[in-house]
Amino acid sequence: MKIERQKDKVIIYGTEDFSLLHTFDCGQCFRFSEKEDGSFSGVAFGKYVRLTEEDDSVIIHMKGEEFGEEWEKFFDLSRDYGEIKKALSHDETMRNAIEFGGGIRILRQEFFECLISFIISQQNNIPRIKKAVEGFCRLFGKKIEAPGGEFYSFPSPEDLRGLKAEDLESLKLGYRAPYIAGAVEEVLSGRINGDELEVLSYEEAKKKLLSVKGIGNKVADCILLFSLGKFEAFPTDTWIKKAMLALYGVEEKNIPAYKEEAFGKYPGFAQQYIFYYMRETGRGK
DNA sequence: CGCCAGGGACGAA
DNA sequence: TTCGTCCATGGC
Repeated sequence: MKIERQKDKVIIYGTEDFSLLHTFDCGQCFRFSEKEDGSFSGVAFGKYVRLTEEDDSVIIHMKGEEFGEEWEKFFDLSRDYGEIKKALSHDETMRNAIEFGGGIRILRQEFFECLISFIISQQNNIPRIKKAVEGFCRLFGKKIEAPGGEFYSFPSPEDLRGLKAEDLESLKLGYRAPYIAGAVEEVLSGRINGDELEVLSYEEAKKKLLSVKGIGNKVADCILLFSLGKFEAFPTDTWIKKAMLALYGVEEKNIPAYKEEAFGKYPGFAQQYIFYYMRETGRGK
């Protein structure tokens, strides 16, 4: 995978393991979406970005000099997904899922955004989650200059200092509102810190996340997988529960043992392939 | 009306 | 530890 930084764009060549649709549509992030012309756009690191695809390349429309390390990490560009897919392709179901969504890359998202977004995600559906996250940014984030539409940054913890559940009323978050207010406080106090969690083991980091009210097993795994690079995580939501039963005959209580045995070092990647395959094709519903 | 959505807190057994 | 029950909101 070769990265070419030009003045006004960055070209990534050799993208047989990178599809914008798969990556942005697989439910891991909520702030990027497809436009009518087939391009994708969204916000990360406080910056608006638009992306397009050509035959064997992805084009990121930003100044080459601005495409720093955080963006390379964001798209996980240094990882060999071909190797991961090969290692996982030992059963028919996984081969089908990879055939379907093999362009997924697990985005390394900003910790705080991921934390808040996945608290919002609980017992909710993806279109509504996206709407709520957008509304949250519109309320508390900073406006970003961007062609064709209004975009807002995801607010920083400091932007939210003193936030109360009542301040979120217009977002209709229901019982999640106090969880969010509490989580913001935990981050501001320093008790929950992404940099610190990142260097802990999966188990230790998860334990810490579970101590936050409003973060349970599933949300913790999403944060661990999508922002902390803990690929042992296998977020188990209602879709995955259904899929594991229908496709593998594995019951919920046996999923933790099974994911290790079947998916080895790559449970998180396997989970994304299965989740996307299940949601988009309805296989085994 | 009931059921579901990328669930979790809480109390009871 | 595991198991009900309740929790807001909106789409279908």
